[in-house]
Amino acid sequence: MSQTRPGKRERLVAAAAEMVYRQGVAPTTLAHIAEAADVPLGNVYYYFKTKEDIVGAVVQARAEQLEATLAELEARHRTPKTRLKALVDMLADRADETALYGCPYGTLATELSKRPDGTNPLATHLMGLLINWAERQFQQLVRRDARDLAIDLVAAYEGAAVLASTLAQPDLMARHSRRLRAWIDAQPGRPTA
Amino acid sequence: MSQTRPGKRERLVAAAAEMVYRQGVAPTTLAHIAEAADVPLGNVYYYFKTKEDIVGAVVQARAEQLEATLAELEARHRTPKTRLKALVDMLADRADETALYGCPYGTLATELSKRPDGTNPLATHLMGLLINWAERQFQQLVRRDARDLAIDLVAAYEGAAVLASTLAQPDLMARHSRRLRAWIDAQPGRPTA
DNA sequence: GTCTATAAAACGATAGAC
DNA sequence: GTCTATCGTTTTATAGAC
Repeated sequence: MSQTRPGKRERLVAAAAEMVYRQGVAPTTLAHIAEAADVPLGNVYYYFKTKEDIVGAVVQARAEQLEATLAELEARHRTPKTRLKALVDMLADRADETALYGCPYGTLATELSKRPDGTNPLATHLMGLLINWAERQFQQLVRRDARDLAIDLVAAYEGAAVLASTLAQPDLMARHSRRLRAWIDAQPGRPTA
Repeated sequence: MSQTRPGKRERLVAAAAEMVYRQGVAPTTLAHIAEAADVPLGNVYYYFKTKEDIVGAVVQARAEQLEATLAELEARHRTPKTRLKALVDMLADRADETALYGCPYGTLATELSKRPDGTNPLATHLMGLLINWAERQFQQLVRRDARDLAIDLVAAYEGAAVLASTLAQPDLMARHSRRLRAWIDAQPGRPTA
């Protein structure tokens, strides 16, 4: 049996996700996706009825990837603060890519929320994953304003990503991650773990 | 003489700017722009050679509008802190639109910086206007880290705008603007004015 | 399930009359 | 300067052979 590489559907979604991240939804054509995934153009329609279906699959893939990442952070670190700092570190590790294409979730969600159709729930869901996870961490610090703190944290990261990509300055992410780490450390509240 | 409404070029740029803000660059077609500006499609090419030229004009228009706004803020308020707070208030006043379409500068700059061509300088210029203006205000507070403070301020706003539009929550802007006002007030440094 | 060929539509851009 | 008609391309999507 030959080396089994990922199925075509998976290859298509992976290629689409990467291209959507780098150039945005609209400029990404089915032909380019098919070529990058090494799948004939006509065959794409066996797996996805329309382009919008592919975009939906891309969003879902990003969401699942984010969920998996957050779950792993939660398993690997035992206190809310170390988890939150690990998240910040992880995002800062992608500084170079972020300076080129922005936050993979933020830029996608921003584009989705500009759509006329009701694709917006997808955007809300995507950012909700990140915010809700952070909120749970702050709740474990017994903070009553956990939701607001979570939103502050995610907003700070998204803002840094916007500026890093707009100004093409990767180091901006490093400076902001230090700031966020210090902010997390300075948070009052006793861990319940 | 009949009521003179704005020239066709101005109408085209204004219509393009609005549509680009609401749906993004790529999905905005020349036909839609022409229709919204009440100009026949073929006539568009008398004023702009290519679609990219229109996008360039849109960015320039946004930049000029922002420069005018900042200049007015500077004229109307006499201390750096009141100017910065007036900026924050101004941005917060657009909360409803921001929750629908994001920051007019941030979303445009984000889209531009994803382009393959070197359209990126336009994005840098646009965000640079805001950052440089804020930096000058912090410099007047005799802060040596004026640049970093300016970036922090703008990043906080952009992050809030991303979340407000993604989650479709206008009130998120109000909360963040209060936070930013308090942060500005708490800044040390004596005004030189 | 797979792939080629092609239809159908949308879009950027131009020609040329007025 | 203005506008209609239309070209040429790109892109989404389908038909139909294998």
